[in-house]
Amino acid sequence: MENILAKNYAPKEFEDRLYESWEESGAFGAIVDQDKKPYTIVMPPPNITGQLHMGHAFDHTLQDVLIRWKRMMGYNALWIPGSDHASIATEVKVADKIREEEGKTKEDLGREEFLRRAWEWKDTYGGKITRQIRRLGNSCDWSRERFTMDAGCNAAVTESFVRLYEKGLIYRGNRLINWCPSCGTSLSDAEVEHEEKTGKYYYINYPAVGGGSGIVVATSRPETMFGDTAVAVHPDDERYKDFVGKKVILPIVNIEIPVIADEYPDPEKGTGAVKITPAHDPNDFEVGERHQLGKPTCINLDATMNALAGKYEGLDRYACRKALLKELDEKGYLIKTEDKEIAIGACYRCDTVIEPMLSDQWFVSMHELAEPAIEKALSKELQHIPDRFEKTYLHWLTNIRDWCISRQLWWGHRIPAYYCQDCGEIVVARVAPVICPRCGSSRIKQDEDVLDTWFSSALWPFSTLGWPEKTEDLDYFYPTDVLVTGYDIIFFWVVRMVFSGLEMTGELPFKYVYVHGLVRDAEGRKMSKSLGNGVDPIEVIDQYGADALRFMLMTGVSPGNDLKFQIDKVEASRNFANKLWNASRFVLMTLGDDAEILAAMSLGNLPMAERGLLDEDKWMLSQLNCCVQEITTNLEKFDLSLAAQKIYELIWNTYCDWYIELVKARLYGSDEKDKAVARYNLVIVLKDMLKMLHPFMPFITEEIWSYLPKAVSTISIESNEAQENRKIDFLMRSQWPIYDAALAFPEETSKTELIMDMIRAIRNVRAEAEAAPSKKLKLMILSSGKELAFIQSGERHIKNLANIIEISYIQDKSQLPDEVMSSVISNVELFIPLDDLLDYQAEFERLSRESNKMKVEIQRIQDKLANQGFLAKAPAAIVEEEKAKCSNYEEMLAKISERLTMVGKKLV
RNA sequence: GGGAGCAUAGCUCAGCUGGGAGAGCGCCUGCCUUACAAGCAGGAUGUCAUAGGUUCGAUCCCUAUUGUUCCCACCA
Repeated sequence: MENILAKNYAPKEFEDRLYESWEESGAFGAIVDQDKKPYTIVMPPPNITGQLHMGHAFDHTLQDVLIRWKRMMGYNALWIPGSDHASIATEVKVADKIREEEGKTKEDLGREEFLRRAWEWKDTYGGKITRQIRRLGNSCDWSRERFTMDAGCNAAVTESFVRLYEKGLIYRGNRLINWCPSCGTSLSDAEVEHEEKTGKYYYINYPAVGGGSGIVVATSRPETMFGDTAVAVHPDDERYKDFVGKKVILPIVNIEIPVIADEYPDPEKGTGAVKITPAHDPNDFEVGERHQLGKPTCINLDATMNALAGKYEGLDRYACRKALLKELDEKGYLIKTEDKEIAIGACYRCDTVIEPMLSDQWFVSMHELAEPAIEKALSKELQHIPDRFEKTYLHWLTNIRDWCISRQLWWGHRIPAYYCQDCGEIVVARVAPVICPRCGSSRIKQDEDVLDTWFSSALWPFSTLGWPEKTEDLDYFYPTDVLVTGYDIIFFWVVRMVFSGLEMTGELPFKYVYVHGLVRDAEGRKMSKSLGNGVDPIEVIDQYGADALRFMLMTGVSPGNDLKFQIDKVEASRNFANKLWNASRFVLMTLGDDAEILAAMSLGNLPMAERGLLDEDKWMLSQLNCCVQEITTNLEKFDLSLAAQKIYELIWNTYCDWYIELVKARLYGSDEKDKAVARYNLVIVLKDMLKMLHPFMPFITEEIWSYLPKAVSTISIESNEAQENRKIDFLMRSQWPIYDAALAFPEETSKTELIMDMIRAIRNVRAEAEAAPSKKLKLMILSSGKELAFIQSGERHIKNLANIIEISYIQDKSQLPDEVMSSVISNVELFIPLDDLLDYQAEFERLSRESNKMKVEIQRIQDKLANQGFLAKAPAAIVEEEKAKCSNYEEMLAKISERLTMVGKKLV
């Protein structure tokens, strides 16, 4: 019995084994083949900082479903895995580790040693993550695995930097940047998180030079006053007209600063007068530029005050604020204090409040690069799914400012800029210069800084395929097809890949951006380390299997929306897997011995009409066929959740609940021909269902597939003789089912569905009458015409599934015994004699409910049909449909009423 | 300050271009029926946030309102 599945569904026993055999056999690999169409996805590279979280599981499952489906559709599907060095995040982690374990700072170790430690970290955690990715079942091509700091990516980064520099799109400038005092580096605008907080406005008087009333300015950051170079007022502000051109005194330090007129101050806000601190505020910086003011810095890189602050030198900026306010208050300069909501920028890595700081940094000039990226979205060459995210994308690009790309860190791509120590010449080059091209000096030093980690991520779709080399892979697999990512990194990553791709390769890096939501905990909170509410996907896999986790993540979600992680849902998915497992076990058990299997499978060689399929077989086939079409369409539209729902219903509700039950009698019967047909159809339907479920639940489907008799994988249900011509292989490499118009069987479908309706009606009556399920009942049927013929051909199903021992047909109700329960479905009346079991009161109530339900429906339709507008304007087909329904319901109501009257009489 | 999403059964959510409201979980009743109790059969439950509008017809389209979540933003 080696071809029968184990008794219990135990994913642990096969998931890892299957993954290994897939990987070893090269099933994940894509080889350039000009005869096949490529389908490419690059995996958003997880950071090497930690481990896989639920968000990765979600993101990866979406991609794996697409990749596995496209692969089965005959595409040359390539999914490139990799990981990201995550410059700042990793550097912080490594530095923390060194501090905790050795009590040393990174400066203690020095750059070289620190980088050695960072690489160690990468080897440890990078490896851990790739193992976790494997456990999810991701079918990525490991032979192409990349790292953002491997040789190829390094070359791409250098090439990209040099090209942009040569085009004048990268420049070095002394500008105001976001400085994180804790991480000790500059940050891009995207890396600053803004938060509204309750702060205070301080009104401070700046006395006029030579006495008289001064000017009161309002500020939320009094400690920056040491860097003030002016007080600005609006030119039209009458209150301050006389001050313009004169000077006021900066309190405490007693420095005279000018009062200037500028459009920037809003007379309606605060006092209408603004202190100008060009070195610590972006707006003030611009005012300073317009008026040629100095830009003195008063805060150090570690957020302490510098010498400009006089006696406050060395104090932390907030400690200084506190002390300064006290002194200002004591000396009468502090006029008043006011509560106010203030937007504060914080570092996205360490949450420290950002300090705007004047600094020499490298920038990417954005406007020229953003333009084509905007156009591609407007022209729909780049499509967002769902499309509302296009707004986010466009908003960011149209309001973009130059991108600060240099970071005062060690872990990352060192900037390919070289400075001559003698003449100060700056050389940006692909290869480090040996001598200065201007003065010939050999005293050349490379820039100490590294690049923003997102600079290399921006190149990911093509750097992973070999760019800047003109590789075969790049030529064939690029541009990629779809990028799958969360909405939280559209700014960081998506926009930058788009403009980088357009600039470097002249092409969009992908056609579609599939944007998904975040995985939240059961209460809807973001999963985070600090809350401790994160659920480890690996633990879930250990307990329920990867298939259950994947299926849970793929169902009940709509594109772009967040997903709450609930273990109940994982359990439900696991139960579904178990259901499929058992159904498959049943099918395999009933297949018989080799000769019987062969006999059954040989039916596949016959034309459809000669296979001896019965009504229920054809019904099942047409259900399957509809599903093939629907699921394929859903996947094409990126409605993965709907596709998953459809296959779930097909397997559980259609195949397990009905088809297997309908077919059991034949399997247990003695008619060998009948049995063979049932076996044949059961297994070929199972085969196609496994295929359609495979992208969602790759492990269990592959495992079951491996137990199917060899003969099964080579036969086809397609109506023609064009059958799959291939040897048995992995399910993951099999061909996706194709919709076949010849597999629609409307006659057999309505026949089977009538029988099913009758079975449901009988079960209902039985339950209402509280007749034991084991009690065999008799059934009398009053019907005529087409329905009568249908019923007669389905008698055995009614007997088997509704536990009926005898069916008789009557011409009119005079033939009925007294004690009988009844049910009506269109043009069929069912009567079940119940003798002692009949409870007239309950029967009366049940019929009343039925009757009322019917009346409501009829009323609704009649209202509709009485509406002249409806008759005149609604499509004819709809009107006809409504009319047909109405007469059907009316007939049913008449029959129910008749019964009701009879039962009513008994009650009296 | 600007923008977006969400509001549907007790809970979590589906509902594809407007034409009789769905699933899972939970709940009630009855079942260990030879694939499956991780199961089977039957059942109950919704002014589809509110108010208008468009339409023959609105959970679906438009407007406003309320509640809620999120994103963006250099206004002291």
